[in-house]
This record gives sequence, structure tokens and C-alpha cells, in this order.
Amino acid sequence: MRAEPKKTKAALHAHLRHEILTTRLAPGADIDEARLSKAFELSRTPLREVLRQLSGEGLVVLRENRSARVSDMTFNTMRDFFIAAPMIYGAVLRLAARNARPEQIDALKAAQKSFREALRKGSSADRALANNRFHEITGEMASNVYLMPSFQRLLVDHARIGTTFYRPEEPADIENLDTACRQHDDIISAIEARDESRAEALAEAHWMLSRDRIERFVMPDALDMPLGRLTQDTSA
Amino acid sequence: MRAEPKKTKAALHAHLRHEILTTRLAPGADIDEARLSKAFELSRTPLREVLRQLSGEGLVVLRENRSARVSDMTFNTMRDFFIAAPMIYGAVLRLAARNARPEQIDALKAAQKSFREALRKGSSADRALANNRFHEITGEMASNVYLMPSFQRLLVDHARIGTTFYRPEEPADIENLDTACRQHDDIISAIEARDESRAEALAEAHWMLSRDRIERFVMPDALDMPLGRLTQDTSA
DNA sequence: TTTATGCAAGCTGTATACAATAAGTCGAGA
DNA sequence: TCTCGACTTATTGTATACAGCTTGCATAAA
Repeated sequence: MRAEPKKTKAALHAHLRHEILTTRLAPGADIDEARLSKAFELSRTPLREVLRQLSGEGLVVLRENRSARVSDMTFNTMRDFFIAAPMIYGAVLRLAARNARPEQIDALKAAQKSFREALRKGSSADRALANNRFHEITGEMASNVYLMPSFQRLLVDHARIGTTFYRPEEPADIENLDTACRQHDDIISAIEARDESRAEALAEAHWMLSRDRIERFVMPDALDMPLGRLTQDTSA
Repeated sequence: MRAEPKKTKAALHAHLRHEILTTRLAPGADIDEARLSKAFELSRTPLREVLRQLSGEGLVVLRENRSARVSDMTFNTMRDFFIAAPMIYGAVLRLAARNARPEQIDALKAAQKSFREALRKGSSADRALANNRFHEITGEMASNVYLMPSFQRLLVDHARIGTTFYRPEEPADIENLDTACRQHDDIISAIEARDESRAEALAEAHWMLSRDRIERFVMPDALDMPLGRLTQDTSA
């Protein structure tokens, strides 16, 4: 965390992004300018500029005369997420299949390899980051300036959802990740084959998978045991 | 352009947004920090923050160690625009029909009234701004945080396209605007009736209209006169 | 014990000075 | 006349100091 200020600024941006995507900086958490300023040996002026930029990227919200805050995830945003995601992501994968260039496909395969490794022996943060990178590349493939803003915004919260709603002790969640990984492979092959329809369909399936995991998290299976009888027993 | 700095900052943001949307600040134009700083009696620190924010909104691009620049419109971005617009805009109007609240519908009607007035006696900038406001309200109605970033980005360039590809001397362009105005009315009634499908269909029609105008601008009708024969005439 | 008001400490927003980087200009050599 | 290069000028990026706002605490009154 030393080096010239120019690099420091980029490093700070990367650091905050990392911390927010992995929810080490929790949604809704306050961001302390002074502390970051000291930690990165960077004055508040450029630091605030980074904060502004992150705000533009949807990672942070700025409030007048108050500290910056990590953008939070409410039930409403979750709802918005599952309304918007299938459409945007479907469009991105369709365009990716249409426009992907060979070197981008190579990059996608490399990202998938990293994702596999993170699955095997990485932390849940590593996994979310690797997955994020994978999808980010599909966005680059689609290369549509008007789709990217929403897509990036979705990816941010996709990553946060991925780390929030995951229980490593739950077999169903492990299996869920395996399925996701296979879907990534399918996505790669669809893009490589320039099969737009299949790419779009895979997007839908991929998001349904996330949705399932969250549903199981929020609404777990009911206990399968009858309660003891507490009433109407005095008449016996 | 006086008042306390807090207001000045907002004023500067509004000013730049206005100038860019109406293409008085042309796409690709350089933005001079020092000059703006003097003009608004605001130091460069907050000014640069505004620039960062505008960059997040897609109005401006920042380059390292170079002046900020109004984001440009190339053939590629135009292409991206017409690929993304029908989908995003269709989704927004569908959600608007689903979620619009009464006071928002009132606001939309008011915006449409302003648009009508701008049509009658406003400049082409007034028109673009009024139209922008109209659509912005539909975005508020949809109220989906993940759709808004792309939608806003589209609206910015929609406004710029509206002022760039308009020739007041062209009867077809005048008629085009009348049609757009009627479509706005239809959109309002579809939203009021909570008719999602119709709202979505109107979005499609509305963008096709913009597309037509641009097509006619870029590829005007061929002259309806036979050219003199210049070749193969020596054999006679 | 509770509520209100004033004071103090801390944090956010802005201005200004300075450092670093890029661009333009002039001159020298080919 | 053209090209290369050093120097000058202008502009961008950063640090720091200060002003204004918010908040929390303490003291006093009910």
C-alpha cells in the first residue's frame, strides 16, 4: 500500500470494490474518510473522488454532509434484481454470442478455470470474485455501452448475494454451485458456437439457480414434526 | 450564478447536464476546468467532483492527466443505442404501467403538457429537454434500481440524437414530432389503464419513430431524376 | 426521571497552494 | 524545409488548512 499516489488511487478503488463485493464491507456500512486516508497514505481530496466514482458505479451512496455509505440491499432491491436480471443478462449473453472475439473467449475460459479452482479450495469471497470476473467478460463481449451500466450494477449485487446467501454446510448449496459451474461451461460453448438463442436461454437458467438458493435461504423447509397438543386436553 | 457554494455545485451540475443534453456542448468537446471554475465562482475541488459524477452518469468521460470530455456519439454508439433501447425502454414502460402511482401519473401529464408547448413555440433544445423529462418520469414509475442506470444513459443520448438529427425545415420531421406527441398520449393512457402489454408495444413504436428520423437524416431520399448517362455512351 | 437547550468535538465541504505531467514553441542540425 | 530536442507554459492531480454543519453529551429545569 505504498507507491506513488496515482497507483494508490487505483489501489484504493480496487480495495473498496473488493471489500464491498465480498461484503467484508457490509451493505449499509459507513465509510470513514479519515481512516482510509491514513491507511492508504492518500489525502482526502483524491479519496473523495474515488468515492464519487464508486457512487457512480452503484457501490456506494453519498449523502450530503454525512459519511458515504455502502449501498444497501433491501427486500425491494432483491425484488428489482430478479425482475431485471433475466432480461439484462439474457441480452448480454445473446450479444456476447454474436460479438465475442477469439481472445475474449480465451479470457472467458481462463476465468472459468479460476472459478473452478475457487470452488475447490477458495473462500466464498474468492468464489464470488471469480464468478464476477467470468460474467464481467461476457459483458465485455457484448460490448454495448447502454447495457453495461445496468449489467455492472447487477453484477455487483449478484456477487453480494452470492456471499450473503451461501451456507457452506448445506449440501444443496454445494450442489447448486456445481450446477452453476456446469452452466458456465455451457455458456462458453454456446458463445463459441455463436448460438445466440442457447446463450440467452442459459442466462435464464443461470439466474433461476441463484433464485432457488435465495428462496431456500429465506424460506427453509419446514420442520417435519407434529407439535405436542397443548389445548383441548383438559376435557379428558 | 451566485449564492452559497452548495447551491452553486448543484447549479453547475444542472448547467452542464443541460448544455450536454442539448448539444450546446458538443459530443467530444473538451471541458475547461479553470474557465468553469471562474464562471461559477467555485473552486476546482468541488468542480472536479461534479465532473466525476457526470462521468458516472455517462455524460462525460475522464482521461488521466487530460481534460474531461463530453462523451461522444459514434456510429458504434448509435448502433448500440438501437439494439438496447427497445428492450430497456419496453421494460421500463411495462413496469411503469405496473407500478405507477397516481401522483406520478399527474406529473407525467404535466410533463406532456410542457412537451406540447415546447413543440408549439419552443426551441429544439426545449423540446429535447421536455421530452427527456417525460421519459424520466416513466423511469421513476418503473422504479427499478437495476434498470435505471442503462435507462438514464439511453435518455441522455436520446436527447442528443433528438437535437442532432432534426431539421426544422423538413416537413417529415415536423410530422414525426406530432406522431411522437400522440404516442406520449397513448403511453399515458396505457399506464393509467395498467395495460402492461400495450405500454411495452408503444415503447417499441416510439423508438422506431426515432429510428426513422435518423435513417432519413443519414440516408435521405435519392433524387427522383435520372442521371445523364456518363458511360458506355461512346459506342453509339 | 425525563426533556430541552447549549456547548464541544468531529467530520464533511471548499479554497488555495504546490507538485507533476502534458503540450506547445523555439531553435539547431541535417 | 523538415525533424528532433530542450525549454517554457499551461493544465491536471494532490496536500493541507480552514469553514460550516451534524451529532452527541452534559447540564439544568420541570
